[in-house]
Amino acid sequence: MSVRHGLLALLERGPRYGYQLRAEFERTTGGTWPLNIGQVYTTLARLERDGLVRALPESDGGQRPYEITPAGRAELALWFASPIERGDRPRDELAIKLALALTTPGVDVRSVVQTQRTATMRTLQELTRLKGSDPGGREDLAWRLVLESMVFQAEAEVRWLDHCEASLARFAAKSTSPSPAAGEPDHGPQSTVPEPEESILDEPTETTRGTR
Amino acid sequence: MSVRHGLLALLERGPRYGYQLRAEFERTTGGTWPLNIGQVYTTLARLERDGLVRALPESDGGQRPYEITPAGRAELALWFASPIERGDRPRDELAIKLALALTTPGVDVRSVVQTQRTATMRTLQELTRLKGSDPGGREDLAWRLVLESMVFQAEAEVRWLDHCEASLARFAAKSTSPSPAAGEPDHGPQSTVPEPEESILDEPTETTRGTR
DNA sequence: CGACACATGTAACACGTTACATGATTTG
DNA sequence: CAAATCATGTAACGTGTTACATGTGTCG
Repeated sequence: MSVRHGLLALLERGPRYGYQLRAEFERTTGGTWPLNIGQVYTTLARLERDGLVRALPESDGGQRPYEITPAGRAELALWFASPIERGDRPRDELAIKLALALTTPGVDVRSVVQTQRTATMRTLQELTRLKGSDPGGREDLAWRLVLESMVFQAEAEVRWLDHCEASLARFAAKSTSPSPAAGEPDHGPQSTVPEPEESILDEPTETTRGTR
Repeated sequence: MSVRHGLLALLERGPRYGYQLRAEFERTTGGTWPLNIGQVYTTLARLERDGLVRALPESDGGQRPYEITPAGRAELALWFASPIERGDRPRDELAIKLALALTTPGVDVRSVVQTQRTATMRTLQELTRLKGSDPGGREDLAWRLVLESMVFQAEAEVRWLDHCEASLARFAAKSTSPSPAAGEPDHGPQSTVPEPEESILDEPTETTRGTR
């Protein structure tokens, strides 16, 4: 719902038409997130259908501006007032990938981790490079924060990858013979067996963090 | 593309049918990400259409298992071998929200930040609570890492929010009194989550890794 | 029997992306 | 004039979600 609400927020500043909205959206995020123009129009159509915006008469230049309605303002206020919940976010593809890599035969998890780490570090360098020219205007503040958001996320990813590597090493050290024989090709029909495996005690290491 | 490749990875272990795939997917991620069953079937249909999986004869119980094809194995290997690029990920709704809040009239950015911070901290506590029961099996390793991935992301988010608040304060101070105060107290009102404000790029020891 | 878990599917919709078609205006 | 930019839209597809329809098997 980010684009939907984003357009609504831009219309709160005053009537805008499609092309203008895209330009303004990309400008406040510093061009980091290019916005598809087709989606602007379809989203505007849906917003109008839902009564959150209203089309204004077409101007001479062929522009078709929209304005926000009271219902739209209410919706926008609600968006700003309520936090974004964890469940609303998409699945993290990287986490899925690593979790599945762990139990997929013939996959070198360590190299998956390393490959990702290299790529993310490259991204990180690119981001810090972008952060170079940086005056202190209010609009620049916006896209600088957006950039830094990506930096923080990327840094967290690298830390997590390092943590994964450490966990993998610890696990490998614990099971001296990596003999669990990967997946069992066996499986009678209709057995969704939970497959209860051995449970080794895990010594609590530095994994107790930031809960306060 | 996460579900598509996820199912492919599960099928690499051996033939599975739809229901089994969902159960297995949710199990390896610890039920953190419930997988819609309808999507499993449509995704399987698309995978079959693309020649990455092949349907096996229906068993007695009415199950319709699929097996991975060589093309599917190739695709999967490619997935594991290539990093997930930044551009492939969706726009961060929170960053958009804050960037737009900055230039939208009548929006109290500080309270938006605070609301989100509270919500994320609650999520963080919930996550660490979930991490309680934790044996050291290989499958448990997977979902523990998934959980910790979310923890790392949430921590990064809180740090970023604190950083935003500090930036806002700095900006407000600059606007009200045009004379830039040189030595301002760096951090915002509260920093419950420790860890660096500095980028890990500043630490030369870390950056030299992984570039093989 | 009836409720529930298992199992497969379809339909409809929201959102996002890419590509294409169509004009108007500006500019080299 | 030709090309680029501005501006609006449509079509098709992928992905994800929700809801519904349809069966079978099991168990109290």
